[in-house]
Amino acid sequence: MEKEIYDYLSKYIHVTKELEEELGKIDFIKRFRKGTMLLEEGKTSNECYFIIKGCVRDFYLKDGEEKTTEFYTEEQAVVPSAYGKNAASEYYIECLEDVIAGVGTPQLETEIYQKFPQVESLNRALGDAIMAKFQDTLAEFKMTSPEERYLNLIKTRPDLLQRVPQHQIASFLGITPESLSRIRKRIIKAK
Amino acid sequence: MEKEIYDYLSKYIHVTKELEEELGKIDFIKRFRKGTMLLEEGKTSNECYFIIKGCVRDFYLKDGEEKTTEFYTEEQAVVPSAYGKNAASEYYIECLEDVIAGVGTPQLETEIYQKFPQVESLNRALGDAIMAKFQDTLAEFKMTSPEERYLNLIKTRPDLLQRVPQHQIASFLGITPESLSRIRKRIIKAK
DNA sequence: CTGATTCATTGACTTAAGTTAAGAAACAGG
DNA sequence: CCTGTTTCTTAACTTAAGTCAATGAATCAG
Repeated sequence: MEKEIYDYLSKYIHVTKELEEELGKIDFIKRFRKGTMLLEEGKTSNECYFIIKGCVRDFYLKDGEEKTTEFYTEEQAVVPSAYGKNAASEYYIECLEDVIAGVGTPQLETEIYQKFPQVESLNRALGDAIMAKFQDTLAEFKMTSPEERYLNLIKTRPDLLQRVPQHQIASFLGITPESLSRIRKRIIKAK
Repeated sequence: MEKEIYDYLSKYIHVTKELEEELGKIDFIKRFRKGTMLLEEGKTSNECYFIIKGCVRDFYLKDGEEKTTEFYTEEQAVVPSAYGKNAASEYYIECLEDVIAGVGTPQLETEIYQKFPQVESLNRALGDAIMAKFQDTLAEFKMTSPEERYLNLIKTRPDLLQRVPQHQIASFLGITPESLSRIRKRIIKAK
């Protein structure tokens, strides 16, 4: 099951025999059942995840309502804001499907980085890319209507619409389930 | 004028004599006149900025309209998404006031980090903090109404309302200038 | 299999944002 | 000081999102 990690790393760096062996030695691949909370509000976080298979979401509880703010699927990294910080998390992280993921801890990271500095460089570069994507997403949010955001989602992450309940998509788009339902109707009619 | 940089760094790390001298040697403080474009759409970016004095904004051009997505003021870092990446910028960065800023380049960063690794660690930590803030801001955007966002802005960055044109605040909040004007009226009436 | 819950849709209604247009106020440059 | 521009506000109107309530479909647990 480490194959996916190996494939992923290979896209960006040359995975040496030593690194491959090292990764094989460490037992950091875990499975989580659908419904598992990887993190809860108020708790601290000492784990980050690299999704090999499955789907995960972040959500806040606001006025008793669940507000979904992010979905993570195959080949995405889930790094809680509170990760390694001894700070209370403001949100939950829930497995929407059975999940297979690589699990990282600050200790494990330090260990790997010391032996394989190229992994740290890669991680930094990926972090920068994630940051740039956040900035883009925020800009998109400020500049577009809910309908445009939904159309954009269809283009960029069509898989989500198949595997995630619609009311969670709605709050991910920042609207109510009723509004999303009407937007879908409007789009179908327009075609 | 390096004093501000020194004061800022001191908040987070011990600034040794050597580091202080080194910073004094390098001439990386620059001034920019109000109206200067620090970066334009389509251009690449080899500079990042640390604002010592003044105010700067990011904006996109969409359908001929300027869409302001971020403001930066004293003690904030402006790191274009395209910084050091040889990629074309999707947005502009403009000085809204006369600006005094520390200017960083990838070369200068490498140089400093080699001599003073603690600066690199600090930078990484600050990067993480900025990332967490982005995530928060995006979540806030999805969960709140324009009016709530405006009220929140009054609390968190009251200075902006004094130094920045209102129509730029409006697009920063993701709404039209007319809407913001009405929101303000509503709030005043409610008091 | 069945009753209960969750989910998506729809309708009626309210509220607020977008749009267009116009005018007043503030500001900048010559 | 005057003039043209930018900025902000207001109004009338349109459009769409929020809210509340009801219904049917799908899903889940016992």
